[in-house]
Amino acid sequence: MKSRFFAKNLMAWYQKNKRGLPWRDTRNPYFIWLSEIILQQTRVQQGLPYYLKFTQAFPNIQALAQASEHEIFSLWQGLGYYSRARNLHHTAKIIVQDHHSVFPSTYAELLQLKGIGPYTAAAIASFAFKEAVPVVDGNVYRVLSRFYGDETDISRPAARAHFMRLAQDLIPSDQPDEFNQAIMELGALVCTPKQAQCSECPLSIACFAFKRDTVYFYPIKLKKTIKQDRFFNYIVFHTSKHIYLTERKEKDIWQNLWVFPAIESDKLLNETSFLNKWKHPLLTKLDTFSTGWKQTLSHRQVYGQFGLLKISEKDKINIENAFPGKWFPKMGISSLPKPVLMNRFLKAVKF
DNA sequence: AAGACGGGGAA
DNA sequence: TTCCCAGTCTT
Repeated sequence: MKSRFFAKNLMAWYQKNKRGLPWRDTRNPYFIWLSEIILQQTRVQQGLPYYLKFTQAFPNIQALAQASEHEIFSLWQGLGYYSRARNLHHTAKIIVQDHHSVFPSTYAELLQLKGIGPYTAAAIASFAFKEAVPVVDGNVYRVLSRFYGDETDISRPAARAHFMRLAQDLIPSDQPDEFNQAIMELGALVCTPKQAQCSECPLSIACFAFKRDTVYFYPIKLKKTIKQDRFFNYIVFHTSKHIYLTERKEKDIWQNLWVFPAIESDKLLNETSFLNKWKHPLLTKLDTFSTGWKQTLSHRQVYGQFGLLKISEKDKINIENAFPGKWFPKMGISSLPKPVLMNRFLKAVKF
């Protein structure tokens, strides 16, 4: 039977080739949850240091629930998808308050929690509680679409349910945790997006795509996301000791992160049009106009331009009255959660 | 069903 | 450059 071959060969390969990762040494649902949230749309190598920081700072769910939002965002700084940090905190508090600090233990219950979708619910349910529910992530799309020659378009939301059914037929009920770990590990190490290592693959002799030499063709993904440009015109007010930052509150990119006061424009501006755009009596000239800062995101091309202006101590109050924000000691802003674009600029600029 | 949401590594 | 990563939420 095909499912027997698949699970048997896959798991034997996994036992020999798995990486040693800290969240695999535990069945504590809190640690597993933490790792899964951190690893959403994030490579293991990038997420690992964050996992270590978080488990050290918050060794249990009570500690995480009691932490301040600011504390959590500071540690999350640089990882991206910041709503994950917000949901993490929210869900920690829910579990402590409404579930007596006991982690929900079934797929269905886990799915109710903020920040836990079908993938993460399946991961926690299987890894921590051995529930036989398959994980479906980018790795699983790849492995199964190649193995079966399945041309389902993975850019469609319905694809997830389809691959979940396929995996449900393969997952052994006695070792769902090992199976789920193994299929993702195979996707990460062997059945990779490009240049798959089919010679190392324990499934290749039965793999539809391998046998036809069409591995490159899978998975099918039709929708292409177009990148839109965004132009941020930042004004950097600073004194000898302080710098002026504001928190982004709007429901948009970088929510709850700290930035310089900004005006957005629909195109790149030169210094004159920059000042014109701001059109503010306190802004008639700049000390420096710093251009050419660019950050590429999956769905956005972000351009940053920075106008620097030194302010005297007595004028600080005027800035506070005219622009939303707060003064911070220049030395004290490293722990403040900021977009990577800000941090790169701050690292390079000489005040 | 489609779009929004970050940042980094690999090719 | 482009692709995509242990995806989820909102509209």
